[in-house]
Amino acid sequence: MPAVHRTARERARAEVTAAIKDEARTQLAKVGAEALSLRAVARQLGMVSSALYRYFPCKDDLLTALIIDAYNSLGAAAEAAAGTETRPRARWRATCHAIRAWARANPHEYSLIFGSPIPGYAAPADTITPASRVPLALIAVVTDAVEQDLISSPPAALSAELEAQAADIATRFAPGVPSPVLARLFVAWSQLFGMLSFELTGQFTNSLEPADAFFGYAVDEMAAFVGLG
Amino acid sequence: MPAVHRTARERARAEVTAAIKDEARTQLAKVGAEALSLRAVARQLGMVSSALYRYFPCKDDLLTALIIDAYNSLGAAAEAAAGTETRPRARWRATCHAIRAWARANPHEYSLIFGSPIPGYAAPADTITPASRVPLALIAVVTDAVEQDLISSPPAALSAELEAQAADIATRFAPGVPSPVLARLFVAWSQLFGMLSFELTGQFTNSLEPADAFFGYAVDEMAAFVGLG
DNA sequence: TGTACATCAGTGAACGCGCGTTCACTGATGTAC
DNA sequence: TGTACATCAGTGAACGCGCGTTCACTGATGTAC
Repeated sequence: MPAVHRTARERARAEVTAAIKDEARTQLAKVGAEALSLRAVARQLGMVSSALYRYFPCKDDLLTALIIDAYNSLGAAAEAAAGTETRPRARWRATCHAIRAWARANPHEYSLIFGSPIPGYAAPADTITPASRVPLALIAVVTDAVEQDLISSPPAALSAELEAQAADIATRFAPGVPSPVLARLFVAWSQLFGMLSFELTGQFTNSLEPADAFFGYAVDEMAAFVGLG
Repeated sequence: MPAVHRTARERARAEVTAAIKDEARTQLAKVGAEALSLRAVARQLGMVSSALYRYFPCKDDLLTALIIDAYNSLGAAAEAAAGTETRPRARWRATCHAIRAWARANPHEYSLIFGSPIPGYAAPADTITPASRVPLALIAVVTDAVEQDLISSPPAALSAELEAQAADIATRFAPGVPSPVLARLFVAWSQLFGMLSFELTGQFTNSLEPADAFFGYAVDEMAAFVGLG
């Protein structure tokens, strides 16, 4: 619905909803997803806790909204970065660095979506589409590289099971991309997030910190590994 | 202290301490680290909650004990697997697969040490040694391979910062290992745990699941990437 | 344009709950002589 | 070997706390005629 046609009530509703989510994100940063408290959020906003129930029927719905927002925010950052470059390797680099920048700027949202699963919370189906934006952005880099013939010839063949899985993924999301390239892309994808998780949870303390140099190196090596020109 | 010389009291103390940790691990699996409750643990053990304070002065100390145990359990599994093989690539494979097996068998302990940081909890220094067992086990595979000349010649040079960091790590933990090999090992290390985190948090659902084939593939590719013969 | 009614945001009290931690105690186990 | 004292595991009641959620309510905003 266009903003012009919204009633004051609708406008207020959108604003308060946003304010609740913002405050919840702030709380998240302080106490983590599990300890997120509706009462604390309401308190900060100067509302009474029961008022939140006009906006979110229960705590899990608020969490779901935060998760979806986080995936979308990260996905948008990745897509935007991928759009700033044309050559495959430069696009890969830009996308990976944008993802890292987002993760470092929003560590608690990162851990909300990539950290420990919240016990008793089951992510609903609405999170699937936002969650796939980053993988799809990375796949797009490869797909475009294949179309422009800017990718080196596929490496060795895959096992039968992996070949079948990769071929299925290619059919659905990456038409034209050879299975071995796709398999390597998935290796690189998990490498990327492995590094980010390690950096954010402090596993690099006393070794590779600050991790900028290592991150840049790994991103380039993975681009070469995938075959991006 | 040898078990023979322990008094009944000391024996009982060790047993109850172990029982508390076991029950806490069970709770962990159900409700997660953040929601771990001393009262619930005591209840399950048929004790009164205040009795736990004879064993752990506060909740954080119990959490620390669980974290140390988890790191040691994982570290021991990795070291044992590395000891079953002699050729570098076979050792690498065995170690990686043992780490995965441990992670899948103990998903909540995995997420305790590699998942979201627990807000308000600061890991004390006693966790550092247990936490470094896995990285050291992986480094040992490479160090031994270098000694036996079973590693291919180092790839391209590193940036100045990364070279300095890698050289420093080599001096402290991996004498004789060329910096580029060490840098690639760290890439492989984060790749390994990135995959495990993705598998355990369900990011491979609808694509690479079951992840056995992909895991085996990635492990082999990373062994080649590091240069293990 | 004005009025009557419906919708909905926000209030404030209350529900039942479980939590971590403290404290004075009882009774069993260990130690010194 | 027996006794007196010290140590320590475990009890049970209590502390103060914050939580998610429900419910009947008030008053403002929106809608139909």
